Amino acid sequence: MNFKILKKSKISNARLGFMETSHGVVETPCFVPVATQATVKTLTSQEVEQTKSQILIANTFHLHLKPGEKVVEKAGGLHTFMNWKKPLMTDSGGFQVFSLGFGKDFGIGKILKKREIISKPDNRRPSILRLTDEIKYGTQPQRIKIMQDGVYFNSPLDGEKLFLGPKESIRIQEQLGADIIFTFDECTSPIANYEYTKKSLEKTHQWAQICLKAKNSKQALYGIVQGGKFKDLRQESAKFIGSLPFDGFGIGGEFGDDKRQMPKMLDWVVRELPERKPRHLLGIGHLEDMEKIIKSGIDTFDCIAPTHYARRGLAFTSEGRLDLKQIKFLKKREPLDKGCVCGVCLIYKKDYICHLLRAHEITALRLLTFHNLYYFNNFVEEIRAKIKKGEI
RNA sequence: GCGGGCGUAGUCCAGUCCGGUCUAAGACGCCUUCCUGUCACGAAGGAGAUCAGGGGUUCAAAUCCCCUCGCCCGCG
Repeated sequence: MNFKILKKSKISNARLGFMETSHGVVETPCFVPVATQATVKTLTSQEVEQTKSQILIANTFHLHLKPGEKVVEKAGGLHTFMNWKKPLMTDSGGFQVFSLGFGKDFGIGKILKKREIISKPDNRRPSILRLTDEIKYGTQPQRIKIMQDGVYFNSPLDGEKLFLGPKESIRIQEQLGADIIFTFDECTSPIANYEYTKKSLEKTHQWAQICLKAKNSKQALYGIVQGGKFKDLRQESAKFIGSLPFDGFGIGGEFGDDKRQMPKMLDWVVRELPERKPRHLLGIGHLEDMEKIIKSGIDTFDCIAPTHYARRGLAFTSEGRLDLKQIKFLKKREPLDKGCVCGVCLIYKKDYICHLLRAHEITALRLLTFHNLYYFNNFVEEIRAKIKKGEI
């Protein structure tokens, strides 16, 4: 893979570039839609192309379980298997160490913002997470076991013990055959304490080196920076991972209790990473985050928001998130977004999509997924234009 | 007209036989919040009921009795 920087902003760390892969070029900054199980849920690959999507990210853990990397390899690799001719990434399974582990135990995601609400004494709502909850070094999640050389999962399919470590992840990712692959890491939880995060980081760093050695393909391998909300750990991680001969860098993990701290944390990391290599921010990318993270120097980023929320009946628009399930939209004979020229907004109206949602018709989810993806991609396209004009 | 059945939130319905634990349960729908390297159809809260109406029995009635109204079925 070849990464070229076309322009660097004079007023921020934003940059304009393109990544050349054997499956075509990705203009950056770029939003990466999530195709966990080798599909952007509800859409065909051709439809995804029509949403201005340039590259997708699939998941090693999920594809290993179903259908298994051998099936994909025999089909000729992920691109052929899912009939997607543009570039692809695969996530390593490192996020599942968190999401199926402590994430499940405490019912939390990688960005914490509920803590203040949950901890209110008058809040009678029973919650799994308490203000005092903290993950200390030495504790293990209930459902999985994090060992020195990898992680034991219980297969959600048949409960069978399943081991995934750096070598296994790279082997699977090689068989899947995406253009860009990631090192196997442990995504730490926002409630992990300093010692836990530090020890976890050491392991993630070891795994990164193992991944580097294990790789035996021409795929681009990104090393992942961890370190949680702790400045010295983030810097240490960025320095260490940045010093290794990766083709690019992923920035993973949590960003504290307050999302507003995220740009600051990204700055800690980006400053330590090699200028000429691409940076991917893992799993972050709500519309309100985009300009900030791009200004911090992020080139690509993936997020489930447009597709996930589409299946919850939500549309992203210039007026904010709209819950199209609400009965009031049955009376709105207008497109999801006034200014949107996506294939859905040109021909479908809110009343119809509202009706489909209320009738539990899956076409509603398809239409919203299409619109949301287009909206996100178009949003980033506009940011690219702003960088070009020197406005960002 | 006669005989039988039924009437409980917007909808479907549990509870009625054997009255008290019913300040009436559930499902769907509605409203709110939440869901950032995924989890199609999710999570958590909330609002909503003169138990058809009236009378009676009883310490106590959605529940038992009587009348009225409405709906359904059968017979004429």
